[in-house]
Amino acid sequence: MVSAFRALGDPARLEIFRLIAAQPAPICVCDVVDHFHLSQPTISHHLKVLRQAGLVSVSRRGVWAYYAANPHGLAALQESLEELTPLRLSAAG
Amino acid sequence: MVSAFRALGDPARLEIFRLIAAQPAPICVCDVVDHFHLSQPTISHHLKVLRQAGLVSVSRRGVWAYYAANPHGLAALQESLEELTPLRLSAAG
DNA sequence: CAAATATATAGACGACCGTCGATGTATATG
DNA sequence: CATATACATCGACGGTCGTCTATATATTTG
Repeated sequence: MVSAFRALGDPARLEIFRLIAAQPAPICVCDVVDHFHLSQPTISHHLKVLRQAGLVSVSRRGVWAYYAANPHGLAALQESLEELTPLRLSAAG
Repeated sequence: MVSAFRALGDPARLEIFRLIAAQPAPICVCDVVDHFHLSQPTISHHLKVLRQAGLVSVSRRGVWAYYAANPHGLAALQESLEELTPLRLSAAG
C-alpha cells in the first residue's frame, strides 16, 4: 500500500491520473495504453498503485476495465493538505 | 529537483514537514533532529528535498538554520490538486 | 588560534521502484 | 474447443532512494 502523495510522485503515474481525471466518463485501459509510450504491463502496474492509493476506481464490463478518478481519494488528499497548512495562513486569511 | 508530491511521498519527510508546518515560528534543525530517530545527515538530506520542492524555506542566524513551511509551496500544491479534480465534481458542487 | 557546536556534503550500501518481456486469466466469437 | 482480445501477474534487471558514517564548512567561545 502506498500513500496518495507517493502515488502521484511518479511522473508517469501523475500523467496517467491526469488523463483519467480529465475524462468525462470512465476510460478503458487500452485507451490509457494508447496515450503513453509505456508497455501495457507497466500501465497496469501504475493503475494498481493509483487504485491502492484510493485515487482511482475500476469497473469491469466484459473484457474491458474502466478506470475513473475517485472523488473521495482526491477529497481526502485535499483535506490532508489543509491539515498541513500552517496556522499563520488560516489566521491571515 | 523533485516534485512536491514526491517530496511528501516519503513517510519520514511527511512527518518532518508536519512538524515544521505545525510550528508557530521557524524551527531550527537541531530541534527537528531531536524529534526523530534519524541521523542528523539524514534529516539534513530530507530538509534539502523539501527545500528543493519549494515546501520549506530556510533562514540562517549564526550557526543555526531555521526552517519554516513555505506558504507558496503549499498553495501551489493545492492549486495543482484542484486542477486534477474531475469536472464532474465542480459541476455537482 | 584551538576547541566546540550546528549544519551540510561526500561516499557507500542495501532496499525499493519503474520498466520490460513472458505468461496467466478471463471473456467473447467462430 | 480453438482463437483472439483485454487485462493482470510474474520474474528479472538497472537505476534511484533512504540511510548511515565520516568529513567538511562555518560560527561562536576561550
